[in-house]
Amino acid sequence: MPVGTVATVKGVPQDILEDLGVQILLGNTYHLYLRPGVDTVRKLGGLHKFMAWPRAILTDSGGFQVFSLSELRRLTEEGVTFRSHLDGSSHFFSPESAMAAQIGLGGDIIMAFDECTEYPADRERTRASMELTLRWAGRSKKYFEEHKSEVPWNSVPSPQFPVPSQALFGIVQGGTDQSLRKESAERTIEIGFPGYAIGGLSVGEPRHITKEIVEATVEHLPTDQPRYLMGVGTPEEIVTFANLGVDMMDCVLPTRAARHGLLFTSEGKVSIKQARYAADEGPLDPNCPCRVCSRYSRAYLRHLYASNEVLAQVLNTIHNLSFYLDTMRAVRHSILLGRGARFSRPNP
RNA sequence: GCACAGGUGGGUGAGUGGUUAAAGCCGACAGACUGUAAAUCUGUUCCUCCUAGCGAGGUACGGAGGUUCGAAUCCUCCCCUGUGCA
Repeated sequence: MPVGTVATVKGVPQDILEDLGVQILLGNTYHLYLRPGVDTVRKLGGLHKFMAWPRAILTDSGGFQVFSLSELRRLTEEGVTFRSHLDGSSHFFSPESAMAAQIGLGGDIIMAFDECTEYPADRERTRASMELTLRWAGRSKKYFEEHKSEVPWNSVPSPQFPVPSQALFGIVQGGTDQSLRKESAERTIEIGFPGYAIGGLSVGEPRHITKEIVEATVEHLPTDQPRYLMGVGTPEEIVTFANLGVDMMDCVLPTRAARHGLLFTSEGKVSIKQARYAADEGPLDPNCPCRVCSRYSRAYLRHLYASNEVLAQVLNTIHNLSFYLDTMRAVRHSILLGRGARFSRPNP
């Protein structure tokens, strides 16, 4: 799932995202609440219509901002007070208000309001954070069940989601403690959601721990419901996690890295800003069928980057997303063939 | 020809007697980026040597000389650039 925090996947128009085969996008409640505002989006017919995106949307609850904006927030049992990173103004988020905002935005999948536990955190702190997330999960579900019919849905239904089909996913926390992960998973399942996310990872922990915790968490989640690993990963990692049983992932890495000149290819990472590509006539990735690789040279992409041209960001992002989406298509194909998740891709 | 202003490292531009191999910015080079406060951030950027260090030596602020314990900074002459006046 490409990340489109403020109702845009930075640098790439929606029609191209459709061409790339993107099925679902992420949006962020916190950012859209601040600007343009939930009411504005609601009045304009919801997020799908507002951003002209007919396919699925998942909105994150703002739970990650509890972590990433830690210097700008104050946390209590009731909720979190943020100081806006835009203008410093103060805003209160609770499970209830985060649900109200997400229902107002009108995404297809919305997320429970959680506390993304920081790394490192000791067991006591991790448990307290997990318990808070569990209480907030209960409150999120309660509010959602009572108010989901208020969805102001008048946007274009998608083939995958033909009717207003908002689903609230729970989020498992528990830091890097396997027993807490197990407990968090079981108690989140007890509350009951149509899908479950693994949160609190990719927050600075060593990557082998990420994998261990995913492994230790996934096994406690229902196999007949979506399992969503939040915030990962590299192309290699998403294959690994798919193999562990993860169904959905999102990550800013392909888009952010692209804007910073780091491109993922079948031959590994390419830092297109490097001088070695200045006269390189070849395609970025000779095995990639995307519109960037089939049209432009490495030398041109490097030139665009060095010249600080916006087209560099656009093309780089298109390629990285294309590479990620191809990777996941290959994984799905491989799974359908009964071979498990594989990184190998069909010949172009 | 005269009068002002000025010549600093790849560029621009601070610095006007001593922690100055010389700020900052740009450029160049390298690295980071994982539920987006990110078109961002970090490091390196005269040469040589080593025990690789807030190490040793060398060279450097248009040129040549001078003053001084010490000069990019002060003095003399010369060269060059810009502006104005002839």
